[in-house]
Amino acid sequence: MEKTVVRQLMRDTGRYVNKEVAVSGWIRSNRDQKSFGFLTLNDGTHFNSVQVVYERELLSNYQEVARYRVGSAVTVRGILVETPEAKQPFEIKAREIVLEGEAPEDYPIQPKRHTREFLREVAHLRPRTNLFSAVFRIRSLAAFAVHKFFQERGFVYVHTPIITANDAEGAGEVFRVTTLDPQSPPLNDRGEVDFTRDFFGRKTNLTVSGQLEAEAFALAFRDVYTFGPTFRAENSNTARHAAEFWMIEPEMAFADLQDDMHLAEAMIKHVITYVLENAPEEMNFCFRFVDKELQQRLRSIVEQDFAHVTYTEAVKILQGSGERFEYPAEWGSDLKTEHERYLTDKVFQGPVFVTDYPRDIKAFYMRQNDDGKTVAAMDLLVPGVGELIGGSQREERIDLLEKRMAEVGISKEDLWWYLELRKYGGVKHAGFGVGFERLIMYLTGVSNIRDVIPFPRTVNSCEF
RNA sequence: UCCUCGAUAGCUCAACGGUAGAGCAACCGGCUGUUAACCGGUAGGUUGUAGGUUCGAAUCCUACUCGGGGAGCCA
Repeated sequence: MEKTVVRQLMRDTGRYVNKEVAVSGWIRSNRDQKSFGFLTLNDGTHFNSVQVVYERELLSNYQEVARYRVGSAVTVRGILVETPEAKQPFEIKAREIVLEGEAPEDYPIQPKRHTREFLREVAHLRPRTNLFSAVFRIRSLAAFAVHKFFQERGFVYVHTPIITANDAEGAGEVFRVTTLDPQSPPLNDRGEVDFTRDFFGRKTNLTVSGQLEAEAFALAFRDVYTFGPTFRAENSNTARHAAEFWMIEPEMAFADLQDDMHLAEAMIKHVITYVLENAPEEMNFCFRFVDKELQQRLRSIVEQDFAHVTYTEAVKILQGSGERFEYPAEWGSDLKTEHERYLTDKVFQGPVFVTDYPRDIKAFYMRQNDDGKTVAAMDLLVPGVGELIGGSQREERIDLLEKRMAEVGISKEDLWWYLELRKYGGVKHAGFGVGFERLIMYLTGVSNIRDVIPFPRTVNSCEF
């Protein structure tokens, strides 16, 4: 008979009541008694599992079924019956249970609470747990929601290069890409590694941002976005950093910093709303078992307007707060984690855009403000995660851009094409970058980035 | 990279100078509706690695590896 999946049974139970169904899945728990027993079966198509009842007198292999361990794969054929009195809406009374794949007794996932640290060591098996089943389905839906948001607004999806020769942006340490023999690389006259003999004829690395290339496409398509993997070789060991992560980078021509912030706010709200509507079981699990305040927090994000404050005002608020910070806030220095937390948790109690940072602590491409001291930059700070979005209006005035590049030591030759975007029909434009994993952390309440990436890559860790 | 805490049975932890213990999982048995099932029993450990102190080290000291929390950098 034709197999069905649990998602169909859950969504359209009425069609299957008192009829024979066949499902295949993995055993989450098995409780046998003298003449009957219960399997909890999860087939991956729905967050919830189905309960299978098996009886000695109906199954020829009752003895074997009673010993099927957690983690084993089976196919069950039986009658779907409603169980209005019980925890689950329906169950399957088995007529036949076939073992598809045995799980030996050393299967590491037990029907009990495990620590996240342990489950990271078995990252190939952890998607079979409730938490990771929820997190990774939410991740999938959130990715789709991102595309839906931009596509519905006419943004063009650009695949910016993964391998690039551009490491001048200053976004972080890069991973070198090379085919040279590390034991004996070719050397030039000065005894240095001769990268002109490397695969691309020059020094190359994995991308740390698709922004510069996205700007080129924005100045052709007007509204574009990238969404892809990004690599940073920073030796940072925190719950919020990974060496490989996914970044969303929209870029809009004929747009200023205000347009940029409107877009960012609308995007965050859209993704939250979409996931709440399309992953109710998964989100409810997060509300109940991951973070008790998550539901309230997400609801207030969707309903409220995000707060805005300039960097200069923020520093004044921090200085006048009476709060004792480890490092006092000072104009000209970047906000510390403790400052960001105070702003999001105490002052604004929600997401806040901090704008117009001192130009010396921001990237060279950000548009200089008329005060000569600040740039048209914005960071979106959110409770729990910190910096979720960083963006800016880009410097479109070629003379100011060249001057700034000279000041910070970036050669005009390397970024000749970036400068030509200003030379030929350059217009004001703006964009931002969102750390996709940080968005997932924010959505789920999961506090470590390693637990929202299927197989995380961090310093000293590249298993799987 | 810095500060700090930790690493003991498959998992979560206890023992804190005198030679290793519990709960869960596993295995065997019992139980006519369980759903973190329950009840009884069995088995399971050169205490992260390498040195050192000591009559004696899971316990004290040093280094290293890995992990948690915090910081810096950022998304």
